[in-house]
Amino acid sequence: MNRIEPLSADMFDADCAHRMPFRIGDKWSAMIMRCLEAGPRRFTELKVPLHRVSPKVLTETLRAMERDGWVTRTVYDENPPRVEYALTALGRSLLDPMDHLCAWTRAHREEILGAREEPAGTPSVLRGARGE
Amino acid sequence: MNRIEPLSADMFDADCAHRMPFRIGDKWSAMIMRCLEAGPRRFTELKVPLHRVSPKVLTETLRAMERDGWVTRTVYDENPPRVEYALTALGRSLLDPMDHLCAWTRAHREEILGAREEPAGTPSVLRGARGE
DNA sequence: GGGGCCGGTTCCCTTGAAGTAACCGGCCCT
DNA sequence: AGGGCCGGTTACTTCAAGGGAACCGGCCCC
Repeated sequence: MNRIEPLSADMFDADCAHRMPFRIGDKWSAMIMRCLEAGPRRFTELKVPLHRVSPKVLTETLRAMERDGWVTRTVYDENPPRVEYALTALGRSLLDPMDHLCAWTRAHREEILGAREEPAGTPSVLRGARGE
Repeated sequence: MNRIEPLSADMFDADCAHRMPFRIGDKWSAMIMRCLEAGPRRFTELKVPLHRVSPKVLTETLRAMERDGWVTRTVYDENPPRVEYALTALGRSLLDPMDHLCAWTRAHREEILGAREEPAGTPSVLRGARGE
């Protein structure tokens, strides 16, 4: 088995992840999927890029993903304990629509950010249309 | 302007909309987008397929979508008042990734529903791996 | 025996999204 | 004068997701 790159701590900065108007599963699922994209990861390994996730929430999320058939949980009977999470085929197939979402977000980034910056009181279009 | 089909009251049954593991914007945004796909709609018209939405939430959602540049709100100065909501080009471009999501959901429907039905206590895979 | 690593669990609290119910103003019609 | 249509608004409540802090058991090492 060839070496797998460690996950970078700033994998999810306030960019693609933040303010993305989409959501896959719950708050952390999409990020976890990206973490598992390159290969199986263990619990503590996942905590690195997911700075702000508490172990409770991470467990909950992983359990939900397991229940939905997106990931597998493999316990190795070693010491200290080792648990690995990996994408299933179903989970992996989900990366495809996710990529489309990311592509859309990347393509319309400026437009999205711009829309929110417009002068607060931008009036709704109003038309006198009596004789329409 | 040619006639536009009225929205069916059972447009969103417990199928594509319900239990879909994706979310576009907030709870109702994706459904609203589908409602606007064929052309502009007015407030009361939107309420028909969105059975359970309260006027408050519908207003909130539409305002948020307007703020994000997904829809326009056009007030016609008539009586009784008429307000029409329509997709912007940006909003319309969002339908494309949404279609991918829907296609994925349709393709993996059985698999998704199946995963949750498995015997509750399905054990995690466990491997003795001392000599790995 | 004290501390650390690992993969969690438990309890409690906060937050924000969403739901419920009631009401509103303008104008038309009867 | 009363009622209805339209597109909302306002105030109150509910509920689940998420976050924080603390603790746990097993085994190893010092």
